[in-house]
Amino acid sequence: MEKENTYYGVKEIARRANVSIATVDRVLHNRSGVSEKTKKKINDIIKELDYQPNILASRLASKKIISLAVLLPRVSEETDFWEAPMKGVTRADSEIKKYGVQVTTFYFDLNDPATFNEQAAAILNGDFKGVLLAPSFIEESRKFIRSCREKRIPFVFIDSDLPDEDNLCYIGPHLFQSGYVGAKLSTYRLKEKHKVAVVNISKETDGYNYLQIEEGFRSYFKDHDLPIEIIRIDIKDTDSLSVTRDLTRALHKDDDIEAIFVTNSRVFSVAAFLEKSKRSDISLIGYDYLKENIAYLNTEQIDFLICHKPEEQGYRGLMALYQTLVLGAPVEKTYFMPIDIITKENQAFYQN
Amino acid sequence: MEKENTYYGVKEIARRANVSIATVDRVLHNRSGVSEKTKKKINDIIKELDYQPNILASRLASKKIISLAVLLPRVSEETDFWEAPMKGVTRADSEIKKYGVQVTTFYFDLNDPATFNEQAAAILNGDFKGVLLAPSFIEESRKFIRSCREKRIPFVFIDSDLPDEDNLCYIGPHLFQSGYVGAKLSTYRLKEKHKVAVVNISKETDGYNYLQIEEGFRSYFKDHDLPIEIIRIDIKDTDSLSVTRDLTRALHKDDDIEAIFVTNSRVFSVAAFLEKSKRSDISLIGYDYLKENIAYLNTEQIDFLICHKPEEQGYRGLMALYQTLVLGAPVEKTYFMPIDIITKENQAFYQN
DNA sequence: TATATTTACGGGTACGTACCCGGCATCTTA
DNA sequence: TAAGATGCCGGGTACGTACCCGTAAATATA
Repeated sequence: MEKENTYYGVKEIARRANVSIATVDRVLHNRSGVSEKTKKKINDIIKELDYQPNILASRLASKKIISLAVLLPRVSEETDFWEAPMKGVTRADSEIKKYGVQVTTFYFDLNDPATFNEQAAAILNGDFKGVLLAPSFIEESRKFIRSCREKRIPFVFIDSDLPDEDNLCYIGPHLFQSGYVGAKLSTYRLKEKHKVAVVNISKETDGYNYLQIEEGFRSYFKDHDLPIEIIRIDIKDTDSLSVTRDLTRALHKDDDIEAIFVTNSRVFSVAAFLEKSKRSDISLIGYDYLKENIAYLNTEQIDFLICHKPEEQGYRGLMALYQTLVLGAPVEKTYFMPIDIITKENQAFYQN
Repeated sequence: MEKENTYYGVKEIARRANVSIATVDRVLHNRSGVSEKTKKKINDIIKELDYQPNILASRLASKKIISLAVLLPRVSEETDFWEAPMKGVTRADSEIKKYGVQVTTFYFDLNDPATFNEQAAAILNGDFKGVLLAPSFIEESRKFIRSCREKRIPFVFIDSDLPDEDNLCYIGPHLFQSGYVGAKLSTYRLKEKHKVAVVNISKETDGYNYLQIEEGFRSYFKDHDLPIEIIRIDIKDTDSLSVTRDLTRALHKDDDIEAIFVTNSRVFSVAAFLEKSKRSDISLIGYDYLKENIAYLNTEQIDFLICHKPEEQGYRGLMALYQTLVLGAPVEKTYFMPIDIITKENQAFYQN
């Protein structure tokens, strides 16, 4: 059993062009030292044979290593959501490590924009050939990627987008549509059709992503002519006490809220509050496959979770950099993640 | 920038064992010609260094090719469901082709068990090192895999399982739980809580998979003490006329059916029937991300689709064979696919 | 015209593994 | 005891590409 010899390599190209392998190699990597005439001749043969380099041999022979930086929120006691993207990053790393890629991870604190700036500066100081980041802080991220662009370092966004920036690509949810799905799920147990609340628990309550999600959420009710009042609740401090305080006040003001849609993974803190308040009449929808959230899904305090495959985002994000920088292959400008619906019944088989 | 030298190769092993590279190689491929003593010494060093062979170099140096067979239903006019697993197979093929793997696909007709037997025989005649198949016909598959076992050819099931057989692995849904989710979704628009129908449109109406799904479906109602009558409707002939005839009869007999759960991808033919009969009062749940099904999802004739990532099944199935046969790495015995819920709202972003 | 510099290219080795071939002991057998 | 058989092992080349180094010819400079 012999391997088919359908592939032509540099050797065949060299033979046909009456030059040495080294010269063909120079043309392939457009290094200097080849006359225009031979260069053209070789390029023609390359095209004619539809030459595909053998990546195995190429990476084997090359000694170059490529350094990539990853800039993500640190896993905190408050939420371990970012564990998942990191898992994806690690998986990608171990796959491409043998191809000469080295990944360094930098963490920032979601409650402290200054840490983002610090880490971003560290990345700019290092000699990195590409960056993967979650642009959680809008302004800080804008500043950072401006520097990247100046240094010609390609960058990839995951989880949330920053519009109008010439990033390499965005890998994450279609935020508007995600809110739209959240709205539909919110109507699942709606009876009197009075009020629903959309809750944002985050330092950055007027960021681009949040606005997009809320817009999608509202659009669903508009599109279906549902005369429902939507209460917006912003909770700037993410600790459990603040959540309890703000929610108590909000539910006191509007006691006929029938459904709550939390725009991020902190839905478990709302679930905890509702449980303590013995409010099982309010349906609760939120985001992300976290241990805490799944627990409340199982006790039916949470009705649905929406999830955007965070692990795959990390994996694909790093792979996108690998593809452009190592393989020189083009990547899609935006890659929308599926909008997965998790219930008590199907959660056991969900792939984060 | 130099590649880190964290990896030890055969050279280092040879050096430490005071033998040549060739001898290490003999041990690695447990070929003959090495004394027990040196063999043990080398194996100890291999373990100590946690030696991982460089697949790049290995496949580059090897001239062997490995042939794999794929046995799947042909895409028919009736349903193009099997396009998706084939896409996954093709994707895996193109990824591993360069590692010296050759894939040959055999198709059978879902309406004719004889074609399965023919193709199975053809595979047994060829010199294949592994088989990926969908055991759609229970008895025929049993016979086929018995021969595979005798010839020591590993086989992988996708889409549906055959219990109690020592296959390499099963990649597909947890059928019982899938039916359970289907039941929950069936209650979405239930009002009077009278009757629901579970419809099986297939030549093989008493196969293992169908029974598992129905059991899961019934269990949901039992677990939640819902006093609902479940009507079972078997439709042996899959053409549109037969479906119409059988459904007309069934709905005439039980005119208070509120929800229909179709146990496979042929839910679109039920949707077509309901549309013609102007029965938008019946909620309809079925399987798989097909063009026809999505169309009815968009017109809201179908409420929910359940999907088990058919493309990934094909991809992973082939990769499982690749892993065992080429890389010699172990694979999970069963790999349950997620039970994805598709609605009109999230369908645009579904990854089959 | 003689010398220095640049241009254009080929030879050859390395990457880590697979595997052929040949050689040196040790062991059989007559 | 000599001839062959066998067990055990090392040398060396190949896989397809990357890239260093050397060199002859072409061109520039004196």
